[in-house]
Amino acid sequence: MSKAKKIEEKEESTEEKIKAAAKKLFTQKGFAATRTRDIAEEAGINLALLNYYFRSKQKLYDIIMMENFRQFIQGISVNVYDEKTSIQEKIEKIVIAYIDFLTLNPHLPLFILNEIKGNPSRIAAQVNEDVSPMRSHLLKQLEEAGKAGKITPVDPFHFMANLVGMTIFPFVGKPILQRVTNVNDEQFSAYMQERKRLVPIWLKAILTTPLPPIPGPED
Amino acid sequence: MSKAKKIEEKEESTEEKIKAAAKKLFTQKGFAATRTRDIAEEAGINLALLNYYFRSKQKLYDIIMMENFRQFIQGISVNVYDEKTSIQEKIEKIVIAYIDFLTLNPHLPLFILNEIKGNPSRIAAQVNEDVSPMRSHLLKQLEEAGKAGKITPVDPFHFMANLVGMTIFPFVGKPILQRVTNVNDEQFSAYMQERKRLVPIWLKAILTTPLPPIPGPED
DNA sequence: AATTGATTTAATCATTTGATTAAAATTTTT
DNA sequence: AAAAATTTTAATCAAATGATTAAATCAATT
Repeated sequence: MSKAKKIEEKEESTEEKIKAAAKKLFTQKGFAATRTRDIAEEAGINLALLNYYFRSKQKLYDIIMMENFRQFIQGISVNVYDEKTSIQEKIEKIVIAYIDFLTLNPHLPLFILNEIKGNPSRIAAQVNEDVSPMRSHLLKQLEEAGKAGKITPVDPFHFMANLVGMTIFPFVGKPILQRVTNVNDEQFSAYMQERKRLVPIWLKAILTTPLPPIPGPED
Repeated sequence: MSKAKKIEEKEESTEEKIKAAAKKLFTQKGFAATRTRDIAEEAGINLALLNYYFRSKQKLYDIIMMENFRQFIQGISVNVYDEKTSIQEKIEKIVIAYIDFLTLNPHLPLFILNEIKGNPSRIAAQVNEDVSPMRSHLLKQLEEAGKAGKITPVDPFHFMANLVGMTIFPFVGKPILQRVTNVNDEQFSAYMQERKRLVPIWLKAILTTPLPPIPGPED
């Protein structure tokens, strides 16, 4: 029966069980607040096994962290370089990709933000490797459209801040947002689905709204 | 000399020194990653003093947390109830208040978000005590303006998500945003100052852009 | 100056926690 | 089936850490 079980149930390897448990706990509670014993228990294995497979808590964390980060950044890097799509199409794809991804991994963004704050240099290499948005096709398009008078010229900083702020922030601020707007989990998900359609519309509105001149010093 | 020093230099009390050190470290590194010994060292006092004044790490943390949270939420609660100002004025005031406040306390939002995730129930009471935005004057105004056809009707959830996302998120995502847009600290601050003017304009654009009808199931 | 109360320190405790070790159990290979 | 390699466990170690204690110092009051 044990052999049959091995073959039929196709139980995931111990290493994978540990990684899954570690991902869950690290992502939820952060490095310092996660105990190796908790990971072991969550994975249904002995504490020593964790160190047998991964040498140390830190090494295990590093692995999880990098996998998380890669996944997170891929959402943007795939679309931002595509030379065949229009500005509007790119925005739509990015927003949809992020909302879908974060609906499945709601704890990720806060985890990433914490990790980056605690260790900016380690992330640096990874970002530069995966995406250099400043040289992306999307930003070139925006610059050209701005010069051609087709949209209101925008600084890349503001554009990114708006795109990411409207798309990712609701997941980061979910608990506050829910309480403040009196919305339950189900409703929250529904709203986020709506935002797939709305955020691109709003970003377009922003890009086509003329900016009033800055008021001068005279009254 | 010791008496003169006491009077002239007006050295802050030990209790205040501990609280200041605790606020700095807790806000920067979170509860679990902060050692009571580090707080003591940062405050220039002995470890035992910390427990003498505050009984325990947890008690000290609770105090800091609540003070932080109150400060954070005040930025919105003051303006959101004002019955004399227009929608546009309220938005402008809220955005300016938050950007000014977070420029001085850049670590706060991430700290708050972490704390809320880790302990939603404790925050609940505080939120309900300080603000119930759902009954705020601002949302009433938005609802009325929507019915009167003066703006595109918006759901409070989306409005809050956009306002907060565009205003607070840049501070939370500062490290990522800076790296991705290749912006240094000084430039970042300048951009955030710009956003005091821009975000209200953009929010207005969002509120006045008609939403295209949802495409039906037919092709 | 002496007494009293508040503040501060050094030393120590007890628990938690990451990590290791040696042995047992299991699986794979011969 | 025996031997070898791999995987798993129980027990234990050492360091870190939150907390306590008893004594020393300082400040205020008499």
